[in-house]
Amino acid sequence: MARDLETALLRSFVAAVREGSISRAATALGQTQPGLSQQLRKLESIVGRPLLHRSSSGVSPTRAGEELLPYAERILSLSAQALAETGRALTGHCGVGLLEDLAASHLPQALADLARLHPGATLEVLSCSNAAMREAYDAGRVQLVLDAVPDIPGPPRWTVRAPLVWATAQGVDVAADPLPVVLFSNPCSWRTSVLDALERADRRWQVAFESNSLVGVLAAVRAGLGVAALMPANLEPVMICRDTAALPVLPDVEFGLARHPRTEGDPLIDAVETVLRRLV
Amino acid sequence: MARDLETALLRSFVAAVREGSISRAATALGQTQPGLSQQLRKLESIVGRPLLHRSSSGVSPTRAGEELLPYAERILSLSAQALAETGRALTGHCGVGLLEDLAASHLPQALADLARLHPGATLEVLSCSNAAMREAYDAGRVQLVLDAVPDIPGPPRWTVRAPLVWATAQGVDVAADPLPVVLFSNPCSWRTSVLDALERADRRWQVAFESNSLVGVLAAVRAGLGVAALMPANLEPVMICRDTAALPVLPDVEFGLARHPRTEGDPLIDAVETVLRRLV
DNA sequence: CCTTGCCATAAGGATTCATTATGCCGGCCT
DNA sequence: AGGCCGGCATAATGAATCCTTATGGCAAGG
Repeated sequence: MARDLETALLRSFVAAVREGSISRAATALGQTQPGLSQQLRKLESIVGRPLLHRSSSGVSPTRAGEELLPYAERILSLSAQALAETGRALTGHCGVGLLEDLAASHLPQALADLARLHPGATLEVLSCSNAAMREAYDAGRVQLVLDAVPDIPGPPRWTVRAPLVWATAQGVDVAADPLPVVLFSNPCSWRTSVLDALERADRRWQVAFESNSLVGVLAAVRAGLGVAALMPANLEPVMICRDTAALPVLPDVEFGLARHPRTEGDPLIDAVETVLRRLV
Repeated sequence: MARDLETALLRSFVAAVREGSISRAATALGQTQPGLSQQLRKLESIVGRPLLHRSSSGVSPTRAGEELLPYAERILSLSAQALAETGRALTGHCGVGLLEDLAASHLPQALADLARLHPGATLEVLSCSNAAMREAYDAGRVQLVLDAVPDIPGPPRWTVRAPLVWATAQGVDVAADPLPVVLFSNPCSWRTSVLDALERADRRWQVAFESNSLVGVLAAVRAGLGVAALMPANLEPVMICRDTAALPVLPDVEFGLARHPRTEGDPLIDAVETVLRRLV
């Protein structure tokens, strides 16, 4: 039966056509001119047709050569693609728990981009109460949780500090005594540190509004009910309090990533962790 | 740089996956089991991933192997297609002149079928007067002319005899004296031989109708204006005169093919000539 | 426990491949 | 018109590859 079209021969053929010369193609491929000449003759014997017109000014493809060229390029392209991609696509499932502030950021979009690169993988982003998150983590339904360090359900693999800013609406008297504050109602680990900062500054405060969702907190701040300590990425610029003397400096919030112990060595979880680490 | 995915190795891989066994794949490919084993190891070293789970009951593809398999099959398929088709597609242009009787036959359809197999080729079928055909032939616009031998514009490369039959309508008195005949008005080389046949049979005749087109002649015959000598393939069965004693036996018409001298070695013209020769 | 079937490795011989050396040819420049 | 240059082809040779045979290990089944 007919022999194979060997990829090495096709590569030599494509190079000869491109360079218009066996000598130049040999140079380009790091071989000798007689070696290329022999390869091309071998290819012609396999195909059973002359593929190149040869002259003292070089080579040009025959009609059969022109017909073979697209095949050759396609085969070489598939070969390269197969080499580049085989065994490198991620598969499996990953549940990611994110603090709602983070869920409102660009992180989910970045995770969606990752998912698009690896169609065999599924990513799920959860944002719920600490108690529910801990339960999902313990049950293995989420493998990664990114939250303030005291709230994560396992030891942090790494931590990252992020700034908080006071958020307020136009017209709110930030020097009011006591200071009306808007808080997350869920146990929120940075709530304690924010209130401690107020107390260290001898600012008396009162709870003006509580909500268990970022949307609710933002709505209350927009309505002028009080001030809140939030991440700047989640705020419209006008909501950021510019009066740096009126309110105490806020401590950074320290985020940490908890990774479920049974995911060691899972390349998908590795990739997701890498994305989270880069983008927080 | 990464080495090529050699088609021989891919073929071994595909066979091993299909057979579920390196030993059986080796047998199928006409090689030895250690040889196949080494080829597969070589492929794995090129790809940089294990491609097969090996056990004492045979092999199965790993996930990387499953990812490579479609590439391998595609590459091998393209290779086979390239081998089968390179240098075998016809291109160019061919003008074919046909006697109208032949143009009304299945020949044009056969030529259309040929054109479909070779999209790079164009075929043009002409059917016009002998004078116009000769002019087109001399000018190189038609390369092949199939007509009665005396009418072709060059020496015939081959000839073929075809029978003629008397065509008549129901109710026409074929013993009438003189016999009304319907004729082609263009110089028609078999017109002379037909009239000669009538005269040798001592049958007097008169021209009842002349036309320069087959459609006109057929219409006149259908209308009962007279009889005509035509090829049976162009007639409805009821038009063929069954009264074999009433009219003289018609001589065969001898068709010949003229091929323009400058088309020697043209594979498209060769192919068209082959079709014409096979189907007349 | 033995047999069978399968894969892997080692060793060796045959084949292939790419090199170097060299020749031939056509085009260009002097 | 002759010489030079660039290009392709062939011959010879040595190195590398490849496929074989021989053989071993392992697991499953009888």
